Amino acid sequence: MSEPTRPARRDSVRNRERLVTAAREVFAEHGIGATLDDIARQAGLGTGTAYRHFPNKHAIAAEVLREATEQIVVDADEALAVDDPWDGLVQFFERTAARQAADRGLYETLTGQGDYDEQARIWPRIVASVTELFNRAQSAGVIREDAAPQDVAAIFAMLGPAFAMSRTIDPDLWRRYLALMLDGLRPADRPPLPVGPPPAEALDAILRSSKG
Amino acid sequence: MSEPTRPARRDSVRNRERLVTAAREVFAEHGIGATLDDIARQAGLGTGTAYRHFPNKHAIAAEVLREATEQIVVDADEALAVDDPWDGLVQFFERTAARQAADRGLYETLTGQGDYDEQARIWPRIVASVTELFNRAQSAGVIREDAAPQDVAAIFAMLGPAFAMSRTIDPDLWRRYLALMLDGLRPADRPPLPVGPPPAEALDAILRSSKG
DNA sequence: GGATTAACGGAGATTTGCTCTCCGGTTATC
DNA sequence: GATAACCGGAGAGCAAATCTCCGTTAATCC
Repeated sequence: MSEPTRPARRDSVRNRERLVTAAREVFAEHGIGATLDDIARQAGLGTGTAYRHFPNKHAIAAEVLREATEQIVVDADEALAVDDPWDGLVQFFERTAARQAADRGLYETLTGQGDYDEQARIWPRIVASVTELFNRAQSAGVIREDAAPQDVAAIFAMLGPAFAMSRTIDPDLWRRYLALMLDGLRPADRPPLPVGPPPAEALDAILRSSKG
Repeated sequence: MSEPTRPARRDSVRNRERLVTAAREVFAEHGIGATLDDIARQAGLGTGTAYRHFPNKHAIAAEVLREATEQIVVDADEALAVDDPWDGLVQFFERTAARQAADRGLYETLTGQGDYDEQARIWPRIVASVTELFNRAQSAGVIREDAAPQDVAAIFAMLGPAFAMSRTIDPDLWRRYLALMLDGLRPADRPPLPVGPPPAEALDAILRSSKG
């Protein structure tokens, strides 16, 4: 186990890095449906090389997506550090949405398409922070009474089509529809929402179901 | 061409009807990705039979989806017949959304997944009616000034994930999120939306892009 | 009720697209 | 310059869907 192993060749190390970089780009642009061959081509390498560095597509995807998912936790905690409850919530929505708009693979992972359960490990932390962020805003009276933390997940799921539109029409278009939904989330003199929120236990189902 | 052709056999006629019925059910439940084999099985018939009645999957899908799409035109015109501009718009949203919540194939078709251009023929009529419906409401001051008719299409696209959630959690859940977005559409003392609407010519792109 | 003929059923040929392997050729390292 | 690790990419192996073929079944007509 502790054999005096010769250091990796320099081209090997360099190629591994190229592959990870290429994977980031390819998953961001084409989603997790992208092929390892696509990644190899983007990296300027052969498929064989890709498979020597990673046992399969899942492995490289997991590596890239873990990085991206962990950023969401950071976003949530930074949002909690903002004093104004509304501003904090909005900041979380905008940063996290911006990441997903720029990274199709991240959206697909967060909405449970492709079973990369790196995300399952991180999930509870995101849920905890977002719930706190939401409850703080609702207690402060800047969110309508009949909204629930689960609605945050639903809003992200619904932003998916907006991200897709943004890709083909205007990179910032999703901001328009996020703003629209946030306006709907604020208190107003309107009838209550016609259906109760999904049960909190259904959080996973909320996201996972959005694939179809 | 005008040969005295013998009338079709009764089982043949009956089977064709069974296939169309089965196709409606299967596309509604599984979307347009469903297989002709799936449809044949649902109809209790063999694949060969399905392919004798329809040259390919596209043909039977087109027939079923045309019916469903034409209903949207009816919805729009009925909504225009409602006196109150806001109520009319809401009625259109609710009826059309209800159809899509119950029919996954219809949502996919309207959002331009799968190239069933039966819909392309009907499209202009839907656009014309919905634009009128929208403008009427906006002129009446019941919709915020900075909204645009194109936003209707975007809202329908964004309901897609809500329909998916409804399928697995609560069949009426989409009504909650439609209500949320409609509340966001009403006039309120809020900053204007941060990004302009997509150009009217991009209407197709708005919907078609939502597939990914 | 038997002959005729169209329709049925479903196994499987074909196509398509992705995953992953194999091995001759190349190159970093010593 | 020798050696061992690495590279490239053709193609083998799968999986899933589309569509065909033809032996079997049954509706229709007399």
